[in-house]
Amino acid sequence: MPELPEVETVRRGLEPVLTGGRILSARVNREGLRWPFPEGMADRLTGARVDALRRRSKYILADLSTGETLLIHLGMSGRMLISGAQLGGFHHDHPAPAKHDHVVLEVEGGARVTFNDARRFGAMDLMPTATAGAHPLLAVLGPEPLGNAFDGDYLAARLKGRRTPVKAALLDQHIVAGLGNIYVCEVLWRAHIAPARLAGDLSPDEAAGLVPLIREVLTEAIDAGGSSLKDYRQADGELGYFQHSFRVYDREGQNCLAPGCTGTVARIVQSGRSSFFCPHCQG
DNA sequence: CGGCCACCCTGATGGC
DNA sequence: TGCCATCAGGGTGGCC
Repeated sequence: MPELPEVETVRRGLEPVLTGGRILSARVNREGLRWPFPEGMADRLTGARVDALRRRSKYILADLSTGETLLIHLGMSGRMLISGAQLGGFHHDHPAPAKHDHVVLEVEGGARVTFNDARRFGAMDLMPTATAGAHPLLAVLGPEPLGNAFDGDYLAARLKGRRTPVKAALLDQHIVAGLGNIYVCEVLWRAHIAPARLAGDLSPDEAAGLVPLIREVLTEAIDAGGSSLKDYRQADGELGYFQHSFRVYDREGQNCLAPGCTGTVARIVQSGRSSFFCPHCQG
């Protein structure tokens, strides 16, 4: 489920518990998720100190004192739970083991981090920190949407000539890394661009104009996630699934929220994914 | 290469 | 508290 803002919120929530702390033990309850876990993962994690927690696109990267980096991907249904620690002003007792608790880390200081993933589209891997960027999942990624390398000229150049719907192009992690179905819908709604328009048919200004809207949508969502970390909603110790109000996503049949627009939100399916948009104001 | 589609898996939801 | 169909926010592999 999580897109970039949710993953960033999980990363920020893990930071006070993990960064600088040592992993006392790792329990691995199955051989893998989407792919097999790396050989001897539990042993390679045990005793390691977490020196830094980073994020690249929708991946969390934990740099370890052993010289390895742990890559964590939440997939569609992956969740991170913290227990045995203070979070959002509450102390969270350890819960009973739950279905789909696949990896459990006991951290120095009494905290426990549990990776739960019902659909098992998530992943974990270990690689040398020095060459982490060369990991097959990371090497192919486009620029971070909030980074300096992502600007109007870049996006206009990448969309130029593409005979694919702009919706699919923005979901393409090679072009820009971290957007998912929800935030692409939100961005195109703010841009007044119909999701079915071909990427290559956008004017250079339209393409470049997507960049500040992408930054705006993601930044607002990250801020909402940051607020939720201090919130009672974190009382269950689960990170990243904060309340966020979408303007068009999942609002099929409801009034368009654009000022002065009298349209009704519609849903179409593109590449097997739902696209929500207003046929009236998204031309 | 570019662009679709099925597929990996389980759970939530809504109609009957 | 039944049964079935549908759908879900991600990403890969195969096919044309």
